[in-house]
Amino acid sequence: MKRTVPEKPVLEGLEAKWGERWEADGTYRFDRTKTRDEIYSVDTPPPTVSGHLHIGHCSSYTHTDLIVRYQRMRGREVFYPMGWDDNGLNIERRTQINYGVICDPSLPYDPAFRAPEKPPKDPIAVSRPNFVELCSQLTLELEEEYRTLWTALGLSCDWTYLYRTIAPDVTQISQLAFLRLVERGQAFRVEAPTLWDVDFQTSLAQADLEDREMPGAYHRIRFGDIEIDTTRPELIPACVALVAHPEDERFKPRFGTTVRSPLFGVEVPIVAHELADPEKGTGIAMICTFGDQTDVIWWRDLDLPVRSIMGRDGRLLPVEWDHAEAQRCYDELAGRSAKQAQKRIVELLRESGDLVGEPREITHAVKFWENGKRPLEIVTTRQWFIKFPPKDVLFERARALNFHPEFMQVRMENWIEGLAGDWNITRQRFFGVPFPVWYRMGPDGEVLWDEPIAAALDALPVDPSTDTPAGFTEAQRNQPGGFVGDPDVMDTWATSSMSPEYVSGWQRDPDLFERVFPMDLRPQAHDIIRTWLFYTVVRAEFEFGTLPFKEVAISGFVQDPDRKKMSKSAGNAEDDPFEVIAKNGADSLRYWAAGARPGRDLFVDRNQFKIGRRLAMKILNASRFALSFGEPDADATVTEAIDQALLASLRTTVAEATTAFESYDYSRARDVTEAFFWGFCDNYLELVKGRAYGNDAHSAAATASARRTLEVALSVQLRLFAPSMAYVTEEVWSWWQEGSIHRSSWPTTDEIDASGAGDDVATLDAASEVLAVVRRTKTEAKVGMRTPVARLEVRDTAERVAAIRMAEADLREAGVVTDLEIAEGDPNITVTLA
RNA sequence: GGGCGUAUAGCUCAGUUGGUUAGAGCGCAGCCUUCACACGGCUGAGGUCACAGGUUCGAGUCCUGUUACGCCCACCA
Repeated sequence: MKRTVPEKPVLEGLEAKWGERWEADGTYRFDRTKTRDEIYSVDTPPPTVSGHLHIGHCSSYTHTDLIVRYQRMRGREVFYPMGWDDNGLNIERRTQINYGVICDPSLPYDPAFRAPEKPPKDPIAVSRPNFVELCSQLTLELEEEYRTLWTALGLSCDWTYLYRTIAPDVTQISQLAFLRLVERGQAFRVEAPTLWDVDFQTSLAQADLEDREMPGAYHRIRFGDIEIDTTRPELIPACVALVAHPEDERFKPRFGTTVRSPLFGVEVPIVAHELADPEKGTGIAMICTFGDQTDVIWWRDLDLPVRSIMGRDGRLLPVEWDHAEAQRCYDELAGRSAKQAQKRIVELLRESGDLVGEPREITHAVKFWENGKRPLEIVTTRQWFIKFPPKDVLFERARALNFHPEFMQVRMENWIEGLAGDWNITRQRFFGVPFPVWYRMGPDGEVLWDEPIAAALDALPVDPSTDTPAGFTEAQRNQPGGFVGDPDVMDTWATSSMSPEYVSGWQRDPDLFERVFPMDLRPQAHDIIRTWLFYTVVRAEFEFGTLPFKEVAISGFVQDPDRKKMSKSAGNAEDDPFEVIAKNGADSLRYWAAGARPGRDLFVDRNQFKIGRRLAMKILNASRFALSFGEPDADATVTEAIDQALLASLRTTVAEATTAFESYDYSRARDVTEAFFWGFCDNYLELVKGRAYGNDAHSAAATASARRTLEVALSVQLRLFAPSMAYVTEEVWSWWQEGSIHRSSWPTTDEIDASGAGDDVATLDAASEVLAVVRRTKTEAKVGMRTPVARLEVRDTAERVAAIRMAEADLREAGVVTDLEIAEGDPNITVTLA
């Protein structure tokens, strides 16, 4: 191919130019005629569509793209779809604000409803289907921006496989998988103590929780002659027993007896359980229904009754007591929040003399929903649960996954160890995948929650709030003898845990499924090992008894330059990804991202953007230079020792970069490539430029050798850089090669051997060192590098002398040396300037 | 309470199974308008490898302990 090298290459505009070309040429289009062993499939994490993408997103998605581009060049046909995760609370919040609406599920669907231009002061109540429509509309707008950024960043996904978690086909798969679990008894609906957020009034799963250090206080309370410590005295009316360790001598005689609770006079048994810690508090604790998860365990194990006082809104429920004194006390608490009730009951206890001493302030960890404002409560509700496979099976699966980096695996094992109970997949929200289920209504209008009517599999997806179950008419909705729709939606993870099945075409495109599943790679961040990764493994176990993917590449977080954890919405305007790309080019952003070692956190570093930009410029200029000497003749071979040495060094670099990429260490691959490249520019190019020009001092064969070497070295280096510097390498490739560099083959050591590489690098190293001394002398003399050297004397060992002599002509020209003498002797270099 | 990770130059980090005098980039200082690149290039200064022991001919690297920071998990009365 004829070389067309621009006079003044620039970075500006490369993103637009190549973005369009790649899309038009289908460069990253998946070829689905390939078979499973030829394919590399990626279970891309669909970013949550909730606002703006910040530079942290760019980092982790670039990491995946680096691996993907390497695999593609290695000859694998890459299946790399992109998706948007639209489910969830974030988008509900934004919809409420953006359109000034609020969801009222009791309202009927209004097909004619349009959101007003400007959000009104008082939110308009709309039906769930209307609300979902608005959410969907908003996500479409946001997704446009997401796609624009991903394209500019140069993610090499195949956009024809784009999916949205709210779309009907994903909903269908989610509902189908759910009904299959129900059929096999792996999902079920049961009334049980459930983690509950009192502000959002939804139930939650264990994985949604986080600990927060909160101020609290120990209150010592008298139960007859026994004293207990509690941080939640307001739950005394919910107390059902006191518990101590079975071996605790202090309480052994009391097991089986009862005491009366203060204020309420309820007779509660004293029971034994090994979870009771003799070291904590007074050694004996009260069991309430329910104060925390330990209460649930005790209640279950010891078969205790329920005495429920906590309402779903976080306020104490009205309760009838069997005697007036208890009623009088409780009436002071009913209707109050937990916090207010605590304050009041402490006063009551003090008055009654049941409070021993004063409350002692402490700081302790309290369970919160990760998006919540108030501590969780545990209330008894009816929810859909998924039962987990046995832990030993889960451990086995976790250990069979290849984690990159490896140490992230223990996080999954830790999580499995700590699993308590089943997976609650029910959320009392609106924008999500509805349960494809209705319930019969009895003749008196009571809902028969234990008699679900499942949707027909071929009818999916369904929305039970608008669709009618088979055998009923819509007129029977909410009527005695009729039906009601399931009011809830699924946990967002219940849907996204089916991502490998969904993108692979499970139950939808058997041919595709055969080719890409189980998938090769799951890239994701470490914060969702306990959710997305874990749940995905669970779902594949249930459906197939296999892992959904082989490799898991964990990326770290991005933190602000001042080392604060980057918030989802914030971030300095200067670090806005669009700004960074506009200012420094997408390659500079990719370069920065490629510098993060797998699994480790990365800081936003504007300096790195500049360095990435400089590298991109250097690639343009050095390439232009290397291609400017003219093409080598067809029969030109690498004959000069220094050229052979360069290729020998390059061979090592190729081997290292390949090994690094094979173990998913894109940052090491980038580093060794970059290090080689700067040495190539600083030393090799300087040493051989005269010969490559074809100056008189050199033979035609020597010139041909240099030109051939430059061509080989450039081609190899561009391909090594291609995963990270996707745009600039493509630009240079187009000057002299056919097709996309991203569809070219990854360089191999065999390829370099075939081009005439030598066995050692001695000549290049020795010549570079001599040249460095010449430069230093000129610098110290404060003269330009073109200043001639009158005499250069090199004394070294026989071996080194031989090596340097091989590069004598190049050295003479690069150093502008008039008189060069190389001889054996004590190592020493003398430079005499003219 | 259990576990994982990190600690090397002012800053960000390399340092592969222990092997001469510890590396890079940024920043800093100085120099060079050099005919690929001033959106450059060259050169230089700069380190008690967190601390304390131990193994070894030899330790940034291996072992033990300590400290600090970050994170994960936990039944947190």
